[in-house]
Amino acid sequence: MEQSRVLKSLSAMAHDTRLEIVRLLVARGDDGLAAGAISEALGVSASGLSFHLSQLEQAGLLKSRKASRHVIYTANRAALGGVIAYLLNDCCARHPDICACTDDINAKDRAGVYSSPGIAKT
Amino acid sequence: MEQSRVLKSLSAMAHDTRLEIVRLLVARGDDGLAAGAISEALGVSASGLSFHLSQLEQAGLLKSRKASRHVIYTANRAALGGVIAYLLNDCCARHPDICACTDDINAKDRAGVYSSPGIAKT
DNA sequence: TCCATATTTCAATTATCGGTGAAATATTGA
DNA sequence: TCAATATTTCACCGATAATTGAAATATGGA
Repeated sequence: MEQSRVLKSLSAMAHDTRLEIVRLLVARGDDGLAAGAISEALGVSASGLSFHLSQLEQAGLLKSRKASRHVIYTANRAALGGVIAYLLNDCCARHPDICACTDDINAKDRAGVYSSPGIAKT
Repeated sequence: MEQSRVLKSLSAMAHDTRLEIVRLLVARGDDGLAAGAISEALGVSASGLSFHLSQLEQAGLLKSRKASRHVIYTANRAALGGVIAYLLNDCCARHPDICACTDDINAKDRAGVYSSPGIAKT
């Protein structure tokens, strides 16, 4: 992934509401969630949410599809993985002390806010 | 790592010059680099660089130490690793298709701009 | 001490971002 | 078609971020 795209993705994720959107949609898997449901889940106005969704979609982190009168958003996991891989490989020069990726070193901080229906939890 | 700190870090990294600073300093390892040398390497003004360095330092991504009349900046690899771990574990809910961390999947895109004196390349 | 070097701070300007509410654009069902 | 629902677009405004150049601070060497 080229740096300009990584920068767009980092800018998109560097916002409270938008990072929550990503968290929520990753948890939902390919089922995704309609804009209205996201709006309700996160307590943000429809127009405000639309702005943030478009930022994330323009960065390539989300995909959307229409289903009847709803617009279903899903996380683009490949893009998210690309950003993380960039940070690990390109930015961090593969320093082993940075790459703590297989160990769940943040488990103690995690609250587990979102449920993940249809997605197996290890 | 708590989300507010992750957000600060993402904001700090979501800028062309600042991401370059991080890349450069990670490559330099614990030797780090003086502000003037960074300024010259990246072609940014001293005052502009100072602004960006302070953003990164406030986010916890850099450390600095004084050495004679120089100020040496180094990357805080633990903080960087914390951000990556957050994205992998908390944000991405450990979806295995996101976690491509051990494979160097971006190798083909990487230019290898910076040298890493004193740091073994695997 | 005096000067050159290294870095930061400050003030001013411009650009971009984020929030709000009204209006516009679909889409469905009665 | 009409009304209700779902979402986006738009214009506006205030807040924050980035850039620039000048001035201030600190350090080391002649």
